[in-house]
Amino acid sequence: MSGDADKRAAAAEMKLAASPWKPFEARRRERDVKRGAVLRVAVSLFLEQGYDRTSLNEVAERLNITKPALYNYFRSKEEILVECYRLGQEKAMAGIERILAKPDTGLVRLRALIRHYCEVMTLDFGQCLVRVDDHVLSAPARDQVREGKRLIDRYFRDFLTSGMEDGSIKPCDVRLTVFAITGAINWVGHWYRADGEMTAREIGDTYAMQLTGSLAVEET
Amino acid sequence: MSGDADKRAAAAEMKLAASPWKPFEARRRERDVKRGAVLRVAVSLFLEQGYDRTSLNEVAERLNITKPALYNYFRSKEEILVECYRLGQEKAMAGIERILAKPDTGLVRLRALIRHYCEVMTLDFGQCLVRVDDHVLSAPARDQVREGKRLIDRYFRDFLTSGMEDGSIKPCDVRLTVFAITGAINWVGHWYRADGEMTAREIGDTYAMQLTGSLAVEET
DNA sequence: TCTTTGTATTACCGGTCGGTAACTTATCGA
DNA sequence: TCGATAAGTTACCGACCGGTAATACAAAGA
Repeated sequence: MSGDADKRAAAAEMKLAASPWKPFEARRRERDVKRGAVLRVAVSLFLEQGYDRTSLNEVAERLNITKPALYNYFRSKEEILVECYRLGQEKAMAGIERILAKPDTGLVRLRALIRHYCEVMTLDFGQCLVRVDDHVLSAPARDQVREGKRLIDRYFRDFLTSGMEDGSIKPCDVRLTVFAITGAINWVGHWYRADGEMTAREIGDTYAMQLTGSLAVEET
Repeated sequence: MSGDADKRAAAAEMKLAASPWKPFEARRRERDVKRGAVLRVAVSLFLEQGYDRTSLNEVAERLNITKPALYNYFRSKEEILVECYRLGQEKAMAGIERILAKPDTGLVRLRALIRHYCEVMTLDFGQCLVRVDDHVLSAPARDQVREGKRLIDRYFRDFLTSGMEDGSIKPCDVRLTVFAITGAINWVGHWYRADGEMTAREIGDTYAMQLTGSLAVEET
């Protein structure tokens, strides 16, 4: 927020020494802020009313602009939704990379992923992944989004299988077990309410233990 | 199928003694068959393309009729969807009543319900419950549908709590546990394919044990 | 045989929505 | 100060879709 102002002030003091790129950057940053605002409003409306029943006029109205102005930031309505999906997947992947950063058993990693994914499911962009139907997208865009979903799913399977290999998890049907786990967590995106009884972290902690309860080799 | 023909033949033999209601009934039955055909085609398309992206023209086309003909059987597109939901819920409730018919422990009943609900999730009308978004409905219709969903959900909770009372299930957070179970099963409706590796029954049997594995008091 | 009833058709309407063209305005660099 | 660029605006277009007459037609009942 005040970072921009600070930089502008510093640049003014430096006079001619200031980089000519500054204003461009500032402008780009402003643009990104607005782009982000569009996405936040859009995803909120998509969750509230559904994608097809949310018109771009409504999105624009909540931002105090008009529909055509949106086309300064996005090429189409579909691109807006694809970006929403992407942001949700980005959140999930960020957590996965954090988990991969330090060595752990498959069980510990799986539990960490469950905890993290639960929190993603309490965010609008995360809920978008499971509450907005793929089918509204064109075939190529849908393939792209599904590729991202598969990528995340793969880590659930990887952690589970590596847990079976390192002995921290009992042998089981990987496919079916991962479906059960991801199904349970995805469902969080449907019933979670920010004003509910449980915080995102509490849900994550509970599910991390409960969903792996019958899988863990040593009882903690 | 041949029941109609049999009855018609019998009525013809009885001549004048035949009830004048026969043709009415036959006509009503034909009507119901056609109504059912509309619903089967409609739900299939809703799952394939989404509700909003499925036009009544498409539905009619697949039935080799025209759009206005649909209005002989339904008052609106919304009514079609509501009926699809209702049929799915009916399937679920039928199983619940069968479970309630004979006395059992909470655990046994919960497992039976999991098995049954898994099978419902492999049917089009069952999948409709979890894959077609509520939001496309008007407020009153949505309330009606959600009431039905809540009813089913309640039996999951009832069986779990009664299991805790009769000692067949360990104490746990009912709300969260049921969410985990129903989430996992609902997810079946998203990934199940009729041409897949597992049959509906196999999935049900596996999940019935796996999802209650950490809840059961006595290990079987 | 005449009439009625239900089922289907063709033609059409009103409204909405995504997207575009043309124009205005403000900001920044030179 | 002037020109270029970006970000808005108003006005509009074409397409589609749910739903509704108005009508044709076949079958059943009297």
